[in-house]
Amino acid sequence: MAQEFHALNERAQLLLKTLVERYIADGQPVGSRALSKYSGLDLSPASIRNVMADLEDMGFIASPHTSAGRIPTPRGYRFFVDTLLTVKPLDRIEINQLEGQLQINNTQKLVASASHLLSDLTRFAGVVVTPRRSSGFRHIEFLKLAEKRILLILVTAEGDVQNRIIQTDKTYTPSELVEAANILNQNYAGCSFDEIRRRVHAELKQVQEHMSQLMAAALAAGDQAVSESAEDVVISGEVNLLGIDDLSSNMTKLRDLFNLFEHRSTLLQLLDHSSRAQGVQIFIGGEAGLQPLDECSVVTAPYEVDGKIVGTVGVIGPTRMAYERVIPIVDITAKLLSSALTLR
Amino acid sequence: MAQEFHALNERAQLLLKTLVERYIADGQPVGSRALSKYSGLDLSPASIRNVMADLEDMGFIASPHTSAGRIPTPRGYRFFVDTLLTVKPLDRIEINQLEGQLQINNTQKLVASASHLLSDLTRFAGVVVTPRRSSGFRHIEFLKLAEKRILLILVTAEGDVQNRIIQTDKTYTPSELVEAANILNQNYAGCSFDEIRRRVHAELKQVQEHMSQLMAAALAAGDQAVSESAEDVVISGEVNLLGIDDLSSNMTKLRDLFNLFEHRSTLLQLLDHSSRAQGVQIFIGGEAGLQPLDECSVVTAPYEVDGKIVGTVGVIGPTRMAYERVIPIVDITAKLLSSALTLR
DNA sequence: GGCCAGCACTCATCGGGGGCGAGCGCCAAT
DNA sequence: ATTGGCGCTCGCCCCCGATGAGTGCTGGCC
Repeated sequence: MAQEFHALNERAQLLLKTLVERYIADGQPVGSRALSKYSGLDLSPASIRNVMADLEDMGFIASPHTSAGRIPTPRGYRFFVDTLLTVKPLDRIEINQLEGQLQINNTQKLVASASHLLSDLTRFAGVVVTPRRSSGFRHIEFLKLAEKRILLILVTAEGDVQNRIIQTDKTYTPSELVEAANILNQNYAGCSFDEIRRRVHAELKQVQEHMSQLMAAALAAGDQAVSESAEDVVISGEVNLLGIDDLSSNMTKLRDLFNLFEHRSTLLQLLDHSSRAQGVQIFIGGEAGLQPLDECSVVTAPYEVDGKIVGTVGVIGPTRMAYERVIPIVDITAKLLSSALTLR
Repeated sequence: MAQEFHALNERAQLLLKTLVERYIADGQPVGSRALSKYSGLDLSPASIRNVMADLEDMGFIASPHTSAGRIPTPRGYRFFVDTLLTVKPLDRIEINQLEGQLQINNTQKLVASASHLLSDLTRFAGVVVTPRRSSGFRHIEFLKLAEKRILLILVTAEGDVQNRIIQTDKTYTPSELVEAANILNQNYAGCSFDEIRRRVHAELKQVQEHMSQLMAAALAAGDQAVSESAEDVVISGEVNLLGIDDLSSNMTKLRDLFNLFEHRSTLLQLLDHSSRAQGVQIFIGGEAGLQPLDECSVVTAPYEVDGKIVGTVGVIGPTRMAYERVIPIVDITAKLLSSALTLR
């Protein structure tokens, strides 16, 4: 009818934009009167009602009940962020401030502080998927803790340190441990553990029996250490979401949401999606396919090391969030994290 | 009057006990009728009302409003747990099951799994204060990551591994790094960093300039690593508290509570209190002096290594919790943790 | 054809009032 | 000392009517 081809003319777009903005700002359904006041257009509420009716027909807005104003539907939000939204990038000064907040002691702390950064700045929940790591190692070392208890220290190719305790059948002397470490360090540094396993079998047939036992234990532990620390997601600032009345009105939903946070693997799947594409991605409401998130949006951006995407940062907050603020924050955080990781 | 000297005769105690038990069981104020039915005594509601009035006078119970039953006051709970409560210890089989749940890869994981254990078993929040560690080291190592970026690996006396990256002014050769590490390992293993600092100054005046720079950096980093990892509190299962209606009715209180969880230092102070005494300790309501906890109880027990208390485990839940279940769980967890740590 | 003032209509929200029921305190009787 | 009985107090729930925000529609104007 009025809006042919389901296309929005300029006026309708402007009205939708101000409607979404106003709703995001104060959380109340916005009516025709408010819209006529704030749109900048010189239209009476009555005319605006016509446009609103069209927008409702097209599924961009809806009214929670008969005599309330309209609120954006997920589709309305989608259109808003895709074509209506104007983000103002952060300025240099702010960026520099942020950069100072990132701890670069080691990867764990770096990731944790990035997550905190996100949650502090947005006052929502911050999430960071820990960087994928190569399976090789840079340095390995055995340290005798007690009889038959050996501490394995493993420095990954990325310069992170893993450690675990190995229970052995036999007792090893310190020098045997050093020797074993030397063999591994000199011949196999940089290789994956699978590869090492194959080559040790092939090349070191002559190695003493008890030595190869130690090797096997080390390799198994190494495998496990690598696989355990595979990919994880670090969340912080969940508390912030308790204050959001959009979410905390439904106690059960809120609990579902927090349960989701404990379910790392599900979250991981969602966030990994985002690491396929470049740049900031936004999941609105149930778009992610997870019920607990149906009143939430997830804003994500991948981060990279040496040009390769290795993980994802993101923010989880209510669908009614200030996207124009959150988007640049997530964007910048991803970039800062990238450069902090590339540095090492 | 009836109850002289503020002492409770047997009947009053029995009634108080069943009242608390019933209230804990179903969360409703319990009235005289219910009490007459469940106490086992053959008394009419009217007689019971007399006793209840006395109990109220003495501050053990109170009614939330005129025509509701009575609920225990903090003082009532206190008396209940101190003298009325009968805990049934867990049996061997259960303990063995629990023991299997504790990961003993390394201290961090051990502590984390203890915390999970507590929250899973009680369905409340589990807390563990990480073990105090001596400030000495067992082994130290430098690894060159890049020009002027050195990875410091530090094995504590307890066999835990700390690591951090040192930015240096000068470039060091791998052999210089090995040499530096050797000096430290051979001469100073087991000493505190303060002590090392003094002795290095005194004994190694002749050490080359750039070498002592490296030493200083290492010592500073070591100090920092030790102090950073000083004492921390690991919380898990906060989500469980969302389901407790005693707590989640007051949204603001709930938020305060969760904010407290983020405020590690405050929690630490509370939990450290507990590590003064032996055995299980219980803080009821505001006894800890923290408003956010006024509807909560904290059940704690210290754990030890070689007979010395090094930390605390605990459970935070609503005051209306099944103490007879929680207490042995906390107790056992502390003991399991003690032995798991002593093992290493 | 676009715009708009006016009007009837809907419906969530809020405050007040009445019935209900749980539980208590008191008292007189045993 | 114990107990049945009685009156009383409140919290809870439901109903109701007033209020007000916001809509859809209509008819007239440019």
